[in-house]
Amino acid sequence: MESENQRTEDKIKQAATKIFQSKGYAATKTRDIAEEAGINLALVNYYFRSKKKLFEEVMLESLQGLASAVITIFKDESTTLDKKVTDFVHLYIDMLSENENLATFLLNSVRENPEFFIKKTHLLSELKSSSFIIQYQEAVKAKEIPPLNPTHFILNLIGLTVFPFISKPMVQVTMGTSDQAFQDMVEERKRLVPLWIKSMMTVK
Amino acid sequence: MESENQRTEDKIKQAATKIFQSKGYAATKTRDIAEEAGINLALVNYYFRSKKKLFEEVMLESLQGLASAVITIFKDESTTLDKKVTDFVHLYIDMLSENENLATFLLNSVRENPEFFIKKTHLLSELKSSSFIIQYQEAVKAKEIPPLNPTHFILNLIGLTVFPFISKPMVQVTMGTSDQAFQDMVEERKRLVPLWIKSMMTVK
DNA sequence: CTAGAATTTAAACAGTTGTTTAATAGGGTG
DNA sequence: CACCCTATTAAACAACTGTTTAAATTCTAG
Repeated sequence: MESENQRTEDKIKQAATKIFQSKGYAATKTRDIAEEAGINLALVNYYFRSKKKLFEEVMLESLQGLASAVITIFKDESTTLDKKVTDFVHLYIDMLSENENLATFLLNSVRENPEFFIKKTHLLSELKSSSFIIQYQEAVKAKEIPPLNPTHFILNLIGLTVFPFISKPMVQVTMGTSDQAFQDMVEERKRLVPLWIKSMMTVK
Repeated sequence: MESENQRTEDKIKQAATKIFQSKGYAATKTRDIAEEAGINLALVNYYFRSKKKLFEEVMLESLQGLASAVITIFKDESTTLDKKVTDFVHLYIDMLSENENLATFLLNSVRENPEFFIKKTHLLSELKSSSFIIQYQEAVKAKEIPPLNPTHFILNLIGLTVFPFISKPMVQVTMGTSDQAFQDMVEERKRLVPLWIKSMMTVK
């Protein structure tokens, strides 16, 4: 039976995604996944062979979601560098607001399995030849922005956008910020981060 | 026996710190700690009662190291706001360069045990009354900087400083950066982050 | 309708893990 | 030396965990 089959497999992957993202690989038990999915324990191995393979599928799909979005934006040859920055900030803040553990999950997953990601992702080559990098290099050449290592620029853009989500628990513990106040704050950053990035580009 | 006793207890805590910081709580086995410390497995429970209690001690000491440093800098009434920013950036880049898992470990620990940190730390009250916050508020009042939620300012300062370390594995996977190139890059940020922060303060 | 394949289930298995136990060794004190 | 308290050890324990098995159920095709 096709759709029932797919339904079970999907239920498992959905449950696994939720639990892996919130607790990480080691703290997640196959029995937790089975219970969350509402299926028999053995079906996890029936459909995905092992906990590790299931985790790798979840990792890759989670990365795909964020990476394909950024690649689309960065490759677009019809937009300016400024527009790409604004698009990136808006998209990432929206995506991370809907799934607050996603950034932390991916950073931890890469840290724990760097070799796996090196094999499975071609982000490097995708980005190096992207319109984004070319426009950045041209702006440097035209002396519109200082000749810094572009890694700084990318780290600043991603860091200013993503770091609030990674540090949300720390912010809430140390500053007593409510969920609503946090969300208001990151929404405000949709406007601010592009302005900040622009003003930072005057520094050499 | 005093010093031998202390030596064993310290060996365990050192080993536990190393392993907890690199692999996290769930992935760390008490047997790993015992082996790394070169002591009998039972001594872990003899000195620290449980894996969880040992972890909590390691967490608190790790946090203490970073937090006490920042509190000292932020409370200093003899320094300007600019100087506090520079001091913070230099100190954190130095500390995180020496222990690259520290930031990730603490952020994950707080995420997994927010209640524990709420009970155990008084960072909030320490910071709210600090010279740092007062100087920031006075600069806002004097219209030297725009009247933004100070959380933005703190997130930007910490984010620009700490995010490279959190994302180091991701950077190395996607951009193929070597350890040396990474270290050169963060060293360069000691100079750049304070400049960037200053230029961002002109944005309203 | 029925045989065969796919799916689901309860149970078991083997290895791991945190913790405890009971015995032993060691070292300072009276 | 004899005593006692502390430290250390090997072994065991019970619970947990990922995975497999074999039987039962459900579905599909002929």
